[in-house]
Amino acid sequence: MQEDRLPPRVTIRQVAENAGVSVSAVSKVLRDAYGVSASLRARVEASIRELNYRPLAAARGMRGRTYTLGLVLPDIRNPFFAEILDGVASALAETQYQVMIGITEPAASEDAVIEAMIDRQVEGIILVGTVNVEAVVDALASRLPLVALGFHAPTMRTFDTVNTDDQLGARLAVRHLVANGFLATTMFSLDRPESTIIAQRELGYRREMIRCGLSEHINIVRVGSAKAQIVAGAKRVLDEPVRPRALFCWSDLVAVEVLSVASDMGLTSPNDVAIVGYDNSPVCALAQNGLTSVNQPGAVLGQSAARLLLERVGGRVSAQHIILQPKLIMRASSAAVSTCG
Amino acid sequence: MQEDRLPPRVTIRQVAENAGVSVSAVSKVLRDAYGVSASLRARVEASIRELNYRPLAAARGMRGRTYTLGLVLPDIRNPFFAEILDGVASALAETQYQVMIGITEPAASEDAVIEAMIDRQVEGIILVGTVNVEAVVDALASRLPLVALGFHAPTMRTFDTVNTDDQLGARLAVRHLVANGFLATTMFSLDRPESTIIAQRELGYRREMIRCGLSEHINIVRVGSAKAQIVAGAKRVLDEPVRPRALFCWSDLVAVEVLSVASDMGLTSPNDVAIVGYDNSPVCALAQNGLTSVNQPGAVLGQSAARLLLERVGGRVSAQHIILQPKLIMRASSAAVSTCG
DNA sequence: TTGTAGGCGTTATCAA
DNA sequence: TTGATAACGCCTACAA
Repeated sequence: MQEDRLPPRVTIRQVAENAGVSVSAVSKVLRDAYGVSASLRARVEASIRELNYRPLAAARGMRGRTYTLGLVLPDIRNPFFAEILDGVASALAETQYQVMIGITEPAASEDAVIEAMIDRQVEGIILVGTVNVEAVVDALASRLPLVALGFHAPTMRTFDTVNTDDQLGARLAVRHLVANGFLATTMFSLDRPESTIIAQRELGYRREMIRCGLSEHINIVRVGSAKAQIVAGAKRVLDEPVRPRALFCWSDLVAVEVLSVASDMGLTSPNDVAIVGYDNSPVCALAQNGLTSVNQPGAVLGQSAARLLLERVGGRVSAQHIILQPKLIMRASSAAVSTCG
Repeated sequence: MQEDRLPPRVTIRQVAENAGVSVSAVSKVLRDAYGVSASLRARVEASIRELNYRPLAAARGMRGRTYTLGLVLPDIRNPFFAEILDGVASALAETQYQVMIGITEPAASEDAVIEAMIDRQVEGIILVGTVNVEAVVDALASRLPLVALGFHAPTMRTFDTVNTDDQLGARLAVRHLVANGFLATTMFSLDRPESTIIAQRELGYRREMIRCGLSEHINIVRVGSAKAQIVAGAKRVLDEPVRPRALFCWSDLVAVEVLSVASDMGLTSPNDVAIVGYDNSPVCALAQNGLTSVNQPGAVLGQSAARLLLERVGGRVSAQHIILQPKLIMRASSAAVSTCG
């Protein structure tokens, strides 16, 4: 530690002395509390500016407030999460709240990140794509205000959820592929049984395939999220004796890998295999990908989650479960082909 | 606030009572301080486990220690920063330290993020790709231990730096292009004059072009980091009366956009225009990109920065400036073409 | 409307 | 080797 060599921090006491008022007066101004005259407020604010005073978070924490909210993200590499972060940050911009970001992959476990945040007294927490089950999230929600984003739990009362309609997203993808003549669609899914998101997308895929009279073509391939697994899985699927006519991928990151593997195998999209991704991330629009994808309004999701969390921190105890609508964005990778079947 | 409905936190006092020892004894065990007998330590540790005690960060902060380090990242969308984060996290995994992540784009200014971290008493800070100038970083470093990653300041004594040799990286790119017969290389650079990284890359580009006797082909196009600007810039460059034979892009994110624009214009790489990126991010390896790129060891950079910061927090005051070597990873986008000139 | 005083949980000094 | 206790900066009853 070399704290002693640093300029000591300006305290509320010095602000008060400098302004010729009491400490509590300054505190009230800081917290917008009742019973402060305009002239006193002006004097205090001038003093704060003059001394460049900033409240110490730890001292506030000792009294219960930290003005900090936690945002737990699973994977910094997926640009979809960047949009969520943007949404959260924009919703908090007008408030006194700061967001504390925690990334769970690959160095830290989600639980460790959450506990570290609780140690730092975040006043509430947004869990994005949690790997925990309902009961665990429920227990956590009893400890502090909580919003789960990307986690379907419509019956839970202890926390709020924000999602897109993942079942519908999958249905849109299948419907689109069928409309363009691609009947034998395989779903390239994620090997994480506890994900309610994935479960909903798989359900939507199955249901829409059945609705279209394509039950005999239903085929779900579940693969882990590591790059090597994705590549191996893609090779396997594209090498099958009867190659699927289309692939519906649970994420754009998977879809672009599939495009790459297909290209390496001398296959082109959509001529040899049509491809649809999920998230509509920036890579989809690149000409070399031209990837049809299910769009999720990431920024709106993040904004909504932050708004709900602020409400909960403010005292709301009833649950809210928001479901936004996904939208299919069509591009070349699934365009109708004249000679398809 | 609904704190009052929550189970009150286990304090060090309860741990002490439960173990039948004094508060200071527990504190000493927690901090690995001198003068603790093995038996006392054992009793305390058992009590801690039994009550599931965790120290409150705010209370520690009141006494000066927070065991928290700040990591300021400019842009969550660039996967290169994810590698840095991995490196930092892995270097801190063995320690008591937690990393507090702050993202500056687009919602918050870098200064605001830094101040928020100081309010929370981070014991040190890693600045990645700061937009501040030397004097500002210097002033900040006088307030707390600081390591700048992606910022060339070899003469500064108040903080450490960790970089790759960006001048060399650019030279490698040019040398490779020239060796493969691409002589008229334009550099697609970033419109941010204060970036020492960019300055070094531009310098390397210039010097190597001169060394190869290609001074008359030197051409640097500077474009902002927004997608629209990149696309417009790429169109402009590729539409020039005499199109450059190759493009050296300051970042992979720019390079893949350039590939996209080229494709839209009916140009292919490397036949019509060779392309080299920077960072060797995961997108480079995709077959549809096949992007030659300058590799930076992101995880090692992050690890080194974290190690240096821990040393500074531990009391080191002399400066260290680490420079790692970049490496060119060759792929299709700059492969030699028989009919080139 | 303004001021006083006590306490939040931890660390570190000093005494036993 | 252990334990008692005074801070740290802020918030908030309560008093004036």
